[in-house]
Amino acid sequence: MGTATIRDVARKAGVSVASASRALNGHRSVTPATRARVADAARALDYVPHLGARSLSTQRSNTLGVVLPDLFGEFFSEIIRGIDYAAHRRGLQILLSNMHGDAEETAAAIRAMRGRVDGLLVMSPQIDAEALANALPRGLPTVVMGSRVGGPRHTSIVIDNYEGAREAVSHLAAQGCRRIAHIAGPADNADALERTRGFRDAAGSLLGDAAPIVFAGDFGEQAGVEAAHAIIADRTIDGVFSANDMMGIGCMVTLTAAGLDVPRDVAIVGFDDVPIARYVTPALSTMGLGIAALGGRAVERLVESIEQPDDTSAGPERLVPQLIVRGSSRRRGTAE
Amino acid sequence: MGTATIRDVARKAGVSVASASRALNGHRSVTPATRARVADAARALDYVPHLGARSLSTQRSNTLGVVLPDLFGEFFSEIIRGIDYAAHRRGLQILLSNMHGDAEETAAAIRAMRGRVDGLLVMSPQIDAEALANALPRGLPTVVMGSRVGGPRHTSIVIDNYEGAREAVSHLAAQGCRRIAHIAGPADNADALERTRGFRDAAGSLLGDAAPIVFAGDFGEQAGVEAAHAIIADRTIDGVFSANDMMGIGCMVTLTAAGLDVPRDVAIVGFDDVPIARYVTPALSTMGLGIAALGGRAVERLVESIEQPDDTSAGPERLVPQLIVRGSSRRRGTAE
DNA sequence: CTGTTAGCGCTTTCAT
DNA sequence: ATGAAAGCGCTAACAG
Repeated sequence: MGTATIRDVARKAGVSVASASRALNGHRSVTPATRARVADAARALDYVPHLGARSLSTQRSNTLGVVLPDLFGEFFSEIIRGIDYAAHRRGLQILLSNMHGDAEETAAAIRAMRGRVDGLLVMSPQIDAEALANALPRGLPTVVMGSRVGGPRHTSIVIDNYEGAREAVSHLAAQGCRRIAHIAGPADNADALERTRGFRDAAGSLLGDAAPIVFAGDFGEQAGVEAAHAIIADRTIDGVFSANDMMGIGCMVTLTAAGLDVPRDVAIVGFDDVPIARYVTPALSTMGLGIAALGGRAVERLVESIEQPDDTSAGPERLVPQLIVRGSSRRRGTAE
Repeated sequence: MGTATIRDVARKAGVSVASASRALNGHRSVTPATRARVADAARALDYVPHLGARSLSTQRSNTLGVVLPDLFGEFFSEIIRGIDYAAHRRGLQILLSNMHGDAEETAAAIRAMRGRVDGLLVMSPQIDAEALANALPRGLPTVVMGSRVGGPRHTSIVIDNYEGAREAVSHLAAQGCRRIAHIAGPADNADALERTRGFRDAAGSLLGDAAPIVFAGDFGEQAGVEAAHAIIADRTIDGVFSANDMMGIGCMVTLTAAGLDVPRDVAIVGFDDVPIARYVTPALSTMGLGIAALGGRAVERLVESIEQPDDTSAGPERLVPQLIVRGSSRRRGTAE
């Protein structure tokens, strides 16, 4: 039946449920004889422990809750891969909630994890940090990727989008770009806003461009395509810093199709280093986050936090994106 | 504290836990007055129901267990996306177990879902169908993607890899390829074996090639690179059917880098239609599965099976991959 | 070493 | 309409 309970096992083995439980869980204080009889009974009944019941009793679920926003495929799979791998090697399961909606829905998703997880991994760039902090269960160990949150059991890993953006622009300038445009991300996305801010500052200080060109975007490929049309019409832009890779790719493809040469006519740098970036022609230069590594690191911190309930130290961790130079922006024989 | 229980709420509202429960769950037999008092108490205490406890009591977790093999990123994210989307709109959560190991580990992962999920979604190509069938919990509604399994509560969605392979080869032949090679997948992967079988049969019947060339592979990009070297050395091969897209891409890139023209010198068709296929140059022709759709369909069937415990009908469902012609194999002005 | 007894937090008869 | 009590399946004191 597959539905045998520990009581059935105990009965069949002729012992109490307590002994059965001990035997099954490998407690030392069980006579080899009983242990064997319980094991036999369990096997005979095809017994599988009911983990839900066990968690209720032990206050431990060996499960990590993961709440992610509606991510683009590449980014999503990478971060999940990192999380999953790290969790898996620690014998932890993943309860996943991918968000397609607003802040309220996110809050609901977080609540729905109550009593089913030992800790929470949240990534929610579009929700403002304060709303997020309020939605987080007070007592539950949580690691937020993206926004910076504080609180007793809550910590965060933040990406230094501002610095990354500055470095991207600086690289383009070093490649000889004199007029650099930016394709921005969603207006309600914290990461995107920081990247845009970094761009503006860098364009100002490096190129003396007080009012640099910024195209609106939404992280989707199509936004890059549209920016490309504007760039083609403009004829003066010779560099593009895109707030993420997909828009950069859309832009590059369109530029190339129109007969422009990337990087000679227009050099392009993206952000994220999604796997696709390496496969387009030319390969896309980008600010690499080590997405999978980020997910894995988040799990590590979460596990630490779960295992040391009193350790209140551990401030936010800062991740600085690394410039990865590829064909889309390499004009001179830059080694890397 | 975020740790208030229903008892706390009941006490604060001055009612019994039973009434609190009824009020919280919107049962009709509760006086508006009590309902309000309970609601107030809950809000004041920041009460969040403990879903683990609720499932134990109701025998319902509103959670779907998902067990996947170690998939390549693109494929993985697509299938999860499909599953997640379908589950999400039904208010179901996903308990994820990504497998990195062998059959025994897969069986363990499946067992670990006991008592935490209402149904199981399993994809496990490398494990043989029989072992898989044995590992599945008897009573739990399950949908297997890939292998064909039977049993009372178990059903499956299978991909017609054989037909897909035949169609790919047929297309290459129609494009004028006379000597078509195949890059095979892992020897322990059921899907891969079927694709290879389809290739052999088609090569035999369409080209009269009794001993067609088959390169060993493992679904990784590098295997495609190696096959490409052999193809370059061979000088007679003018068509390639790769058992998946990534190997096809690795092959194509290497061929192109060596100065060969794809599709003129060598035409290539892959399998899966991962998102990257559209972004390489030329874009990769492939046998499209509608990966996300597959995941979504699997959820649908699983939900049906969960909600109709007695409906034993529903045999395996067959999915036929569709040929998607792109630049890597279009030699003549084929419309599509 | 083993059995008895309480729970974990919630839902649900069964009375009242 | 409400409360008392039983129970979901398991673990963990506490005695013996």
